[in-house]
Amino acid sequence: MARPLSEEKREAILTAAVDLVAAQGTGAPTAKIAKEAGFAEGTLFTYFATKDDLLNELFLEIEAELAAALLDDYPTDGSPYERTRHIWSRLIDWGAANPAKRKTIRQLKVSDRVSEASRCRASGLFEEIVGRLEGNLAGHVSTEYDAAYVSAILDTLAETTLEFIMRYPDKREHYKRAGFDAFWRGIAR
Amino acid sequence: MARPLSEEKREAILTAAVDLVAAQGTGAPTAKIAKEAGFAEGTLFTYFATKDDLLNELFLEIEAELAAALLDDYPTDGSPYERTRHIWSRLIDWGAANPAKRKTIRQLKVSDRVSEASRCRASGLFEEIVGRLEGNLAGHVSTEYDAAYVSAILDTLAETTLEFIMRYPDKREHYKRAGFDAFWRGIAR
Amino acid sequence: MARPLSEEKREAILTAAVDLVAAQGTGAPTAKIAKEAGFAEGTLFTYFATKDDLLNELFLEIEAELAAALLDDYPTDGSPYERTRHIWSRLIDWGAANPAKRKTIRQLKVSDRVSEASRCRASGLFEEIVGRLEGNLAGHVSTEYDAAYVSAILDTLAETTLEFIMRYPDKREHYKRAGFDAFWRGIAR
Amino acid sequence: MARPLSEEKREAILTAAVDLVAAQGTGAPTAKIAKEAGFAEGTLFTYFATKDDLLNELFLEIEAELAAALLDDYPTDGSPYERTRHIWSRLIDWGAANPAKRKTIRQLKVSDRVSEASRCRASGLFEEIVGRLEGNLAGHVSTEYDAAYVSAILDTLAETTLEFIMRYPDKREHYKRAGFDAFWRGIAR
DNA sequence: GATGAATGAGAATTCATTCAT
DNA sequence: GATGAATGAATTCTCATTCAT
Repeated sequence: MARPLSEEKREAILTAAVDLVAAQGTGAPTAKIAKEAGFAEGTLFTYFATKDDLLNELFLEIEAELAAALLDDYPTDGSPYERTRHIWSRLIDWGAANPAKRKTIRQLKVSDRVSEASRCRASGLFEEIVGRLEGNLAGHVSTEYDAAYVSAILDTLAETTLEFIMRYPDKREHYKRAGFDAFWRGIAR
Repeated sequence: MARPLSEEKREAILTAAVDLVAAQGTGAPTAKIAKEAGFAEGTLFTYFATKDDLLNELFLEIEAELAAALLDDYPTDGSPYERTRHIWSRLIDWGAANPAKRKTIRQLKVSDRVSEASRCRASGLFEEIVGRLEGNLAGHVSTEYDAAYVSAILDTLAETTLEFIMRYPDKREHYKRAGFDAFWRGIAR
Repeated sequence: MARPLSEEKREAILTAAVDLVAAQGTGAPTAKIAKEAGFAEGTLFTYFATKDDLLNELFLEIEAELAAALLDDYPTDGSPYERTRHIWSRLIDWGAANPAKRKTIRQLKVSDRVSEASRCRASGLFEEIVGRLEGNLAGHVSTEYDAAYVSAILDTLAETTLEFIMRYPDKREHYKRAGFDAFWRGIAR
Repeated sequence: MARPLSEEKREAILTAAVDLVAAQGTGAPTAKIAKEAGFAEGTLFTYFATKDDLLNELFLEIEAELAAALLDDYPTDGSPYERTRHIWSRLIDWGAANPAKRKTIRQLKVSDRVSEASRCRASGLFEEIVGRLEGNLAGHVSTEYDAAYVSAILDTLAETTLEFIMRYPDKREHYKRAGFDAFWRGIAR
């Protein structure tokens, strides 16, 4: 059996970790995470051998969730513009709906506790998305931009756009559109 | 005065802090920072009352340096495009030349140890730049984009571009140009 | 429960604290206290959240023990003189038997680490004794002396008497009697 | 020259020490004491080789001042009762006028930083007073009480009385009289 | 499997003292 | 003689991890 322990409890710990890492960074104590999850300190270590393991799995879990969200309900039949917009839309919607997870990812991305291996695996999770993006943009993007760079730009513009959306929630649709416009025009041939 | 508090030593501590915070995050021990700077543990605290003070001052110091770098040698006579490009160019050059400082800023930006007050003061340091940017782009930018958002996009694109430059140093000029193009086209009317 | 917090261990820490605070004052290191109690440094803090908590609880614990000792085996049927003497006798006996606790109490009483709240609660522990003293002395004491002042005099004379007893153990009974005589005569109408 | 350094500055440091030791105990930092006295940290150590020296000299200085105060204006011609009362009166007056010094003495008396030697020398300062007390009381005191014990009782009753005077300043004369009455009657034959 | 007490290696400070200026 | 920066040992407290129950 791959995972004999209760998946439910494992998730409870990861959920608690999201909140605490978002608020306090990777320095958040395992004891607090365990308590927030409703467990005793020691229990955390039956689900994650070390704190670093927890942090790395947390990272991968959120990245996987995000990757899945981006492709959910993907309009295979849509135009390249529509398909690209769909990914952007999901990016913004998921980010707006999960501010703590976004904050946690930002913390983890700058932490040396997340291993190179984890970062690689996380990259892998987005391979399909990058591939689709590449396909969608084939006729639109300038030759200056390779797929990885385009993806990174999309991601970073979404991040910035989300910051403005969090600051001015009333202008959510405005920034969502403006952000995508900047992307679409920016990379255009 | 016996020995005056030397600005030189203060800078030595900040310099050591840059390296260690870049590598280990805000959790880097003050003892290590002091030792790296060539001082005894206690000496750090004659220059910075608390670790939080050190972190906040470090943040402001780097931000101030960056802000100054962006306007250095600013081509007042240039065209709006040239002036904007100049800021972009400085952003990329400073970033490429100071990877540890960039990493440190990223660490500090996600840390709750950097106070709201420090963040405000840091914002203030970029006011003039944002103002000039706004002036430069007056005739170019789409009405969708307010000055703050434009500045944030410029900054985030530079950050992303720098990541690619660090990864592929050979393609520095390529990415530098491509990144600016994306910006200039992206926000265009 | 894994291992329950044991009252026994808590007492061991308090006992160690008595010895060290008596000898070194409230500056006695928690590490030494823990080691003297037979524990690792950190263990102390699972029983007392902070050193101040330890000190305050130590204070209250000793005061409670003393208060209990004074009323132990109290001769309800005795004459007022006998009953008052009984309290004096207990005071002296407890003090002579517990020199370290006496020393510790003296240290704690002059320390600003013992809170006003703790002092109040300690006062409360002696309320019954003060009340009984007042009743016992009703027919004997001069109107000059209120109950609180009488109690304070009894206490301070006992303290002084104990110092002489410690210095000249052979004369214990002599000083014990002489001290009480001074009290009884001193406050007489 | 016995003391080549400025006596004035030495006194300034001792005065500052009184306030700080009264408030914070012997743990009061030398740096704070120096600053309160108007000097730099290091200057303190040209007047007192170590903190322990400062503490011991502080102790002796205050004890000497008190001893002198008790005999000031001593009524050589008065009756034994009057002469004894005079000492009591001085004790109370000095104590009421110098609460910080009293508090400091209490701190120092329980501190292991005041050496046995200092305690002996302090005792010596009161020898004359004890002698006079003995003479005064020759015809009055019960044989139960040796001179040292009588002196200690006088001192401790004064201390207790002063506490009540500080708490109820309106009743100063009442407690001052009542305290002495308790002493005088208490030790009487 | 769950619990949480026990552990001890750090971590940030503090502070008496020294000594270059 | 005065100054106060420099020092590093000592202190309180935290926390990941272990393991007896």
